[in-house]
Amino acid sequence: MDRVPPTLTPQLDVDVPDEGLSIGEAAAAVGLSVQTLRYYEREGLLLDPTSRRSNGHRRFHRNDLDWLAGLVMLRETGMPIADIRKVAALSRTPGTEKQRLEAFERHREAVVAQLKRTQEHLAALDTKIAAYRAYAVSEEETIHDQQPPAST
Amino acid sequence: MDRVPPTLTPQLDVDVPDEGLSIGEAAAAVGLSVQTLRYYEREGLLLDPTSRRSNGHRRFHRNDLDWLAGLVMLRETGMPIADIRKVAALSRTPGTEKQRLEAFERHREAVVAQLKRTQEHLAALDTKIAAYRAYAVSEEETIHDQQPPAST
DNA sequence: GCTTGACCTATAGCGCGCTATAGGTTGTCT
DNA sequence: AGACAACCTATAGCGCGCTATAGGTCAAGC
Repeated sequence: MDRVPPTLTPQLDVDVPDEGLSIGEAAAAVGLSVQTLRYYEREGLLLDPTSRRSNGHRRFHRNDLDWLAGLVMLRETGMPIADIRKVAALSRTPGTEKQRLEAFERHREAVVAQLKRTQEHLAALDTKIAAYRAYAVSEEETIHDQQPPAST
Repeated sequence: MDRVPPTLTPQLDVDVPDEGLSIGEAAAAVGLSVQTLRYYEREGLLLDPTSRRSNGHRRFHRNDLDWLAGLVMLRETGMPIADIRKVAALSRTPGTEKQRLEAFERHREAVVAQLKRTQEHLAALDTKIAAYRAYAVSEEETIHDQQPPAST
């Protein structure tokens, strides 16, 4: 009844004032450390050189934050820095939309495979846990007619 | 109709002859390199010292393979070597079943959280892909009434 | 006026998980 | 007999992704 329509882009609900966020605020918003954020910039993972205030301090605006959220998504799904650098380079170059799409599609396949693998592993883990729980119960009841689970 | 009942323990369908497998065969069976397998042994991740033939070559038996499968599962779901070492130590010590169970349960929670995070990331990735696809279509039709997706 | 804290650059260091190399033995095949 | 492949030990090295350190600027608050 009070279902909310699926959000279509935000993926980051932090409001960014017009003057932008400091690096500390931006880092906190996307879940990175300040040094990692600077490191990412040095590595060429940001879309364009971060804008600066007169004192040289970085300012992160809405679009920076959106890009960062995507960057974090790619990293946390296992895309290496080097690959993200390529994606960033493409994203700076007009007319490369198709290549970007292909890069994302390839990565998607990797993520799906990884998900599947992890789900299988989770099932195996659950089996193991179930065996130990069964043993724990038999112990409690001092039944002792059960061997401890095979240590596998 | 020809559904197979869910397998309850195997997780590794390779038949192990009585005389066991060589390290090369064992590594192939669980998807590790020979050196990684030796490395794991050195790091104390194996249940007990691998048995040897008269010539000093390692032999891996069924129970070794089962343990290895579990080890690979733990590694691939992100458990650090150091933690696996602790689990191995517990598994060598009788009466530690409860602690093992707790370790597995804790790890399970981590895996579930990780799965959830990855699924959210996948959704974000799909949104991005959808945007690029929509753009690709509009391009094809030479409609050109659409901006390329925001590079986020 | 002085301290504090957040920012800045540049560069060095590190933890993790392998991976590679050197040097050797053993067993099998031609 | 010689070559090869697979194994062995011991140890060094490396790629990745940060993380820490040194030394400095600047603005705000006491």
